[in-house]
Amino acid sequence: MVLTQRSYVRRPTLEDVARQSGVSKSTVSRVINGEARVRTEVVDRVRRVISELGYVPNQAARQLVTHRTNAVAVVAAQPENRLFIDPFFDLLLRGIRRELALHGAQAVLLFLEEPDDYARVADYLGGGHVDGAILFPLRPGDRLAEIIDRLGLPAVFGGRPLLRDGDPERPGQAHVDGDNRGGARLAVQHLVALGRRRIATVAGPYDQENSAVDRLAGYRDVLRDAVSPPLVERADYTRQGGADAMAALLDRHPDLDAVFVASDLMASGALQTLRERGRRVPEDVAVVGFDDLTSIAETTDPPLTTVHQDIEEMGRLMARLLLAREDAPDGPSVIVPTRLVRRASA
Amino acid sequence: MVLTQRSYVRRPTLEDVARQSGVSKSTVSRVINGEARVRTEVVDRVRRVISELGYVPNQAARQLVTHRTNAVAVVAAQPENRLFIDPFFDLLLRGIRRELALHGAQAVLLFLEEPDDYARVADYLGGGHVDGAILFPLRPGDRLAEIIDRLGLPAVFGGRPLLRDGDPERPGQAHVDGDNRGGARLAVQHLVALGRRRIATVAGPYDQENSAVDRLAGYRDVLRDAVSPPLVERADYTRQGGADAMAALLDRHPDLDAVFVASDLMASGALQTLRERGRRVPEDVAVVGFDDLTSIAETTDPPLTTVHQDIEEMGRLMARLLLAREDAPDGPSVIVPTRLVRRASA
DNA sequence: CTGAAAGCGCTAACAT
DNA sequence: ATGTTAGCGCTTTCAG
Repeated sequence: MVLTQRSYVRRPTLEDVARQSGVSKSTVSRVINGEARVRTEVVDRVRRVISELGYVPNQAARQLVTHRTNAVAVVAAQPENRLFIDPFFDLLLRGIRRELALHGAQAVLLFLEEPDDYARVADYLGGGHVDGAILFPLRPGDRLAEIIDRLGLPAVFGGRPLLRDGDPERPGQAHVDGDNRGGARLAVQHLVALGRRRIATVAGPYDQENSAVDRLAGYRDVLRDAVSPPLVERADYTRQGGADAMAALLDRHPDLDAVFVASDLMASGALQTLRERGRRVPEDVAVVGFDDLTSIAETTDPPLTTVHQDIEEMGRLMARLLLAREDAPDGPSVIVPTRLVRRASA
Repeated sequence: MVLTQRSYVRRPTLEDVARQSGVSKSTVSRVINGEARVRTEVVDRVRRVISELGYVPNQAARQLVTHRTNAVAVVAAQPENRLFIDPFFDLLLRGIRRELALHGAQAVLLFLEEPDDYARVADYLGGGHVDGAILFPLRPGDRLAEIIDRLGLPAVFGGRPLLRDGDPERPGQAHVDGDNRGGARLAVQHLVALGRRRIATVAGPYDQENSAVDRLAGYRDVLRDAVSPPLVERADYTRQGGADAMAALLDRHPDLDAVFVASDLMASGALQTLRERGRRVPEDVAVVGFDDLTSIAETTDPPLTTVHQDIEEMGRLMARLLLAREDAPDGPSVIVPTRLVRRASA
């Protein structure tokens, strides 16, 4: 027992309401569920009794028969607090919540932090507390994914998934992601359009993160039939990593005139390096970032031209996918488009 | 209906397990709930069948009879994303989750963002989905507080509550807060011990926030029987506010030799003003902050001496209070102690 | 348009 | 140590 027994107080039930209003339980049930075939007069009477008694339907009972809860779990694996620092998660969650709210569903957020949490969360999801789950960020192939499979719980995976060699493809499971590849293409095409000819990239950890792989691929897509051989330096999505990678690029290719940096955080580091090396931005080197984290992109010197993702829309989409309100274009996975936001750095 | 019907798949029930293992439902129930009086042999057999069938107990059914869910709601009113920017909430939530996990309870986080959310969250809480709720930050007197009262749902209020004139006192409801007054005393006593004689304070918005009231009271406590008349300037807990208030103080009291700033964020602004005015810290003016947000306090120049609150412990305490595992010293409310963290600014 | 009755899956006396 | 029996509070046929 978790909470002490004294915590339970008897609440009015459907039956109480029925007795008070002189109708049957069925009728009260109909009123509550807004069914048509009840006389207005009766509806009013029942409604009055409900509010007098302060009656609230017992969801457990309802759930037992309907198999529905009107609640959706959002499961967040939370490595090193990053979720709360990065506005990404905040925006995503907001989109999810708003879309679910539109459909009368309550989003409940669960955290996965320590190993023990897995079992408890699995029990929670398996226990029928929710109608479905949105998991973020979780690798397909995750232990929880198996559990969800076995339970037949509707689920959508989203965020920035990590994929490694040997991870099984699971085409059955819905998935939402930003258009990392297309966004990178936008960025590099912009640099090309600016007339830049020696376009380098500071890539993300493409041995670890899918998004980094895709952004690098987008860079290559554009340079393939173009102007400049690929000049790639890998970093780890941190500011310092971006600064170091920029230094390495300048050492190896002193003549570069543009750089696509695969995240705004890394780009802020890269800008610092460029400044230290006396390169003017954008005159000598044009810089484009990725993410459009305004807290970074608007405050760098110069402000950062970068690729924007509509993160809230991604959240909404995840919710809509789960609610099966939307037929995904091809299969259950959806890619959310990006757009370029021009500021001063390119 | 929120999720489409196809989402439901029949899962094995207690009865299925009982039939398969050739015992009664009661026995299976006993095995699941770890009761003693079952033969080891039978326990093993039942366990095997359970895992073969992939049986997971239906919580709704269980809940309907036990009136317990093993879940606790954490309700967060989220004005302007501040929850996700401020590490305060992150730490608090971590404490809550960990303590609940210790007792096998699952924390589920709900957000209160838009007016519509109230009704849905109230339904959720009233629907028996959870055994109790931790609400943060919420004024006693809040609409949701009433609902919780009426439902008899065990609840703990926490965080930095806002209290205004006319808000009812509600002694029945548990409450956790940091020791704002005691912490402020520590800060000012430290400045006194350093030999400072003209000690000013940049107070928080004490017309709006309880914490600001208490921190100012702590400052006055120490100066009452001491060295320096109170020199008070009010600001709004922002960085700019702190900078402006510091400027005002310097104008009015050019001879001040120390200042207690009621939040680290304001203190970072105050330090900037002092630098601009050519005052050395701590030689000319000693500065103490409040909160110990390390992302600020460790990176200011000089690093900030400040009052630390054990926020995770506050979270744990809120959970423990809810679980009634702890007898609160006096009444259901608890004040968590603070301590001074010395860095270079005082 | 309304009521009666069955049953969702589980636990908790009460027997045995 | 195990089985039997009632419900928990609700929705949902099925009658009327």
